[in-house]
Amino acid sequence: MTDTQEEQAPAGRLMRIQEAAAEVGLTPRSVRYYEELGLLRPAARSEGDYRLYDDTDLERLRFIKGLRDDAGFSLAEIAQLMEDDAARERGHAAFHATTDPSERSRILRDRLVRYDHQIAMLQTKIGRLQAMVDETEAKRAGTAVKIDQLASSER
Amino acid sequence: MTDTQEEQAPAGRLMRIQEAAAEVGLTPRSVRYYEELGLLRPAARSEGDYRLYDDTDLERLRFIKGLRDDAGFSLAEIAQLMEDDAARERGHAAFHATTDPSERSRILRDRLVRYDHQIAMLQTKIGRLQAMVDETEAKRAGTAVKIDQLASSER
DNA sequence: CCGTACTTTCACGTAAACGGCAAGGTTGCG
DNA sequence: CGCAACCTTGCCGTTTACGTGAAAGTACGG
Repeated sequence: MTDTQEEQAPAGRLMRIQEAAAEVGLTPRSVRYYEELGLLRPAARSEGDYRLYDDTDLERLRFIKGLRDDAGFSLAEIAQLMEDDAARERGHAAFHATTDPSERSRILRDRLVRYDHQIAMLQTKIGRLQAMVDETEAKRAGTAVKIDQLASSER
Repeated sequence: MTDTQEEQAPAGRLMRIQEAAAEVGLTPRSVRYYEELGLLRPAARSEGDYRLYDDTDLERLRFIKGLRDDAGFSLAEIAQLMEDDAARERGHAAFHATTDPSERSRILRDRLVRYDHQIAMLQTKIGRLQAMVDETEAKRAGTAVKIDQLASSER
């Protein structure tokens, strides 16, 4: 074990926008739009200026799509969560730029904080949804009681 | 106990659109728009055709707002969930229109099914969010491990 | 090296979800 | 009954999140 193995996914292979978009269930247009909003930057550009995406880009796109579709966050809100993550990218480079352990430690701890922040936002959302479920279950229970009352008055 | 007490909230008092909207944290414009989309119909209209809302309308508006803000459903999706609920309104009238217990029972059972449907949709959403939390926690854990590795190589 | 498929940027178009204004009617306190 | 405050129905404007070309460049199998 010579390295703490940052970069365990060494980019894999690079793909162009259509393939990348299809892979995560988006359109090329959306992917470009997300880039325009600063949600992600493709890993590289080809000689002829084609956008090239790697595995971590796909992961990121999937996460964005999840936040949009599942969590219902606006792209602006996602940008907030990702601004954090953009710092992570810079942190990634910074991690390799230094060999100072205390510096590396600081970078990793920052990353932890950002993950915690994302988790907290998601759980807040889950909490509100759970409250709605509880509320609906309460109404359901009320209706169930009425059915019972009806059944017993029936008898 | 002479009645199974449907209508435990006997409309309370009626309010006009501004008060009603403010009560649930919406604008009058939004409330009218929701009506236009068929999400709700005010309990009554005044002599001069003013919209008048009662307590159940407020409850409904709050639920709609929750689905929109918390769950992130589109108004079209909410309309789907509420089409169910529109039938509930009709069922409410039908409940009072009949005294046939089997008929009343059927109406109440339908209502139960609709609540179950709403609960299921919310829980599906919760499940997806939880998956994202799990995923993020996994990444968090990976970072935590790196921090430990760094700390031990430090020593 | 040629054609076809993919890509680039730029720009205009669109559906959803309202905001805001106009022109006129309604409420209700004084 | 007078008038300020609220309401009504249009109707056009705006933001978000893309769709849809247009014009031009790039990639690459035959």
